[in-house]
Amino acid sequence: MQEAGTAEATSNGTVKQNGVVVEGGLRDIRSKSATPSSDITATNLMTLQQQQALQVARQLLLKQQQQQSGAIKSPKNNEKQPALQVPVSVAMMTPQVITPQQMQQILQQQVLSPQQLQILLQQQQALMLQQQQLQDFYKKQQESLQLQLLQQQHGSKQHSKEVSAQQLAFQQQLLQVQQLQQQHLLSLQRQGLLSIQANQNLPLHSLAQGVIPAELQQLWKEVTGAHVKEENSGSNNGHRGLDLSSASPVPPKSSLLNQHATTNGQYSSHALKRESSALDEHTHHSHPLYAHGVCKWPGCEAVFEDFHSFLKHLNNEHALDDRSTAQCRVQMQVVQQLELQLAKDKERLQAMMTHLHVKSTEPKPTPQPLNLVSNATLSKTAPGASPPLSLPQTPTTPTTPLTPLSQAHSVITPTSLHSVGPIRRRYSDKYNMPISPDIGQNKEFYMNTDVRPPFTYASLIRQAILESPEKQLTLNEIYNWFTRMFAYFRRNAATWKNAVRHNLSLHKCFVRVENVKGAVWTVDEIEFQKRRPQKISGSPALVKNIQTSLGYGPVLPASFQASMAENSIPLYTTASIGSPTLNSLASAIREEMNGAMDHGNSNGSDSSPGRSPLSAMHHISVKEEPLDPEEHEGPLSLVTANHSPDFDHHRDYEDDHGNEDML
DNA sequence: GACACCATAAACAGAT
DNA sequence: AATCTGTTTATGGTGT
Repeated sequence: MQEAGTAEATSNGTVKQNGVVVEGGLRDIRSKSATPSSDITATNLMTLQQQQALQVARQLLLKQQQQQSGAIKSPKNNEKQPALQVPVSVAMMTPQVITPQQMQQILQQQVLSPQQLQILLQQQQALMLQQQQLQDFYKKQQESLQLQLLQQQHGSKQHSKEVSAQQLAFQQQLLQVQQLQQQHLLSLQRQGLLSIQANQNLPLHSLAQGVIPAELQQLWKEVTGAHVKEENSGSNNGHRGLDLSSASPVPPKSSLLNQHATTNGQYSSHALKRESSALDEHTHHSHPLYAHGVCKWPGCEAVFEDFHSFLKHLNNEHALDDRSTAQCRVQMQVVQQLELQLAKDKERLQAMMTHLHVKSTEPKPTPQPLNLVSNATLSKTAPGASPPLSLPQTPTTPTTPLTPLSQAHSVITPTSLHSVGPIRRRYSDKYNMPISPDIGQNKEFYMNTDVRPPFTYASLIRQAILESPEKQLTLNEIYNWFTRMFAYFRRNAATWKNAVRHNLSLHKCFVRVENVKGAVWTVDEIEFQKRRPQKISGSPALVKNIQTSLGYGPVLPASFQASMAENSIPLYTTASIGSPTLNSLASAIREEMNGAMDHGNSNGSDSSPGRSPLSAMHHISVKEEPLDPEEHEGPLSLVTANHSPDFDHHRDYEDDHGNEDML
């Protein structure tokens, strides 16, 4: 929500001046209060018990929904959402589907890529379906329960059995939904939609929360409590026979709080083994289902004075019957889910470790870049991919080696063999959000959707120019590119065209070149990639290192640098050749690399490999002479291409307006 | 709070 | 004269 707020605020000016309508105010949609379904007046304890269980189930589901949607909409405020007593009816009737307004909002915030949104929508819809089914099930169950209660006022064994069957079915259903939600949750996490907080959870914790949270355990007890306790009362604790409708402050409850093995008795067979085995050496007999004097059978938690009582209980109460079988099935599902999750997390961990290790050590080509290139998703940072335009570096992404030196030579444009300057980006993270895994799709998306692209004018202009065959465009052609590529720029022309002109003039990286047919604009890649070393200003050496070719600058001869740049090109060129969307791909690659360098800059430590072959591919113009000695080191500024160097548009104020001492 | 970056608006001038 | 192109300044929002 924080982000939403800022994005909204940012666009407010736009709204005011452009007429761009940004849907706002989807805050706190969920936090409406309502009356809990407390109108249950059944006199029968059994009914109360069932109602209670149902309510708990609903609230549990609702909580999870809120957790999810809350994470999506306002990760930072997640913890602020109290576990509110939400109206059951409202909760069940209000599937957590993202409204068009919310979607628009999210889009405006550039939090999600279009693909992510699509997936999210689908998942939301699936979830909604499941919940509706569950809701129907609830209703049916309630109806039948009440019917039965009316017919069998005195509660017979048969009744118990039917209820039990229904409870089991309910448990199954609930578990399915739980799992579905967990998958959804995980999916969201994978897509980075959930807060870091959520991701910070240790795998087992998140699992426990997602699959078998304490609430579920509670629910389980509520649902199964009737007979279990009934049965227990018969065999062990007769004094608890009437303790059906209350929260039953019995020992099992309290034990539930202090042992993780207990809170998730269904998932923690390993933990149980460890825990119990350790303890058993001293006091208890060893049994996975017995710990701390409590039966660990899912939903049981009967307390026993000694192990033999437990064994007796186990044989009697958890013998092979329908209920036990069903519970066992459920437990199997739980375990499967956990194993699946564990495998996924292991995989992720492995990938993370590999990723970090490789990047932090060797600046050589990694499978990742290659992979990404082959997939046309060029993002070395995110597992996902990148948009066709300027891209993203994620804050967490170290710079990857982007200069494969051993690639075979291939198609290189005449203008391509040039230096690689330090890549510097000026975007805030907001503009560097990875927005899509598929370049083509993103392109389509922005072409057809009236959503503001998450890129600065400068990067867009640059993109437009670089996509052109000649790497140069007239102002009008730039305009056309904007309108062609982005639906968003098909209106409010006066505003954004002014902005384009403003940017062209303002930024040194855009060089106006007089042509036969007028003036065209080109990109000075070095200038574009420059960025004031804000975060590393305290370290001149570092700055220098960054500003020169990855530290090669001051050390290596120009020829070597050029060679490196040249050698680095083929990979990307080849990659782009293989892609149906040549230009986009190449551009994305370039952008991607820029992003990498950008990160390197901010990081200050790993800027090296990111040298941008891009600049080599597109470097067209360069200032006659460096205005800032520290910015142009050696050969890097010598690159010239297909334009005459006679221009005198030195716009020094690009780096910051403070530079402009024109007054 | 200072600073950097960006977007937007607008004034202005020269060219077409 | 109107429009386009380009430059410059001012202002405000946002993030660091």
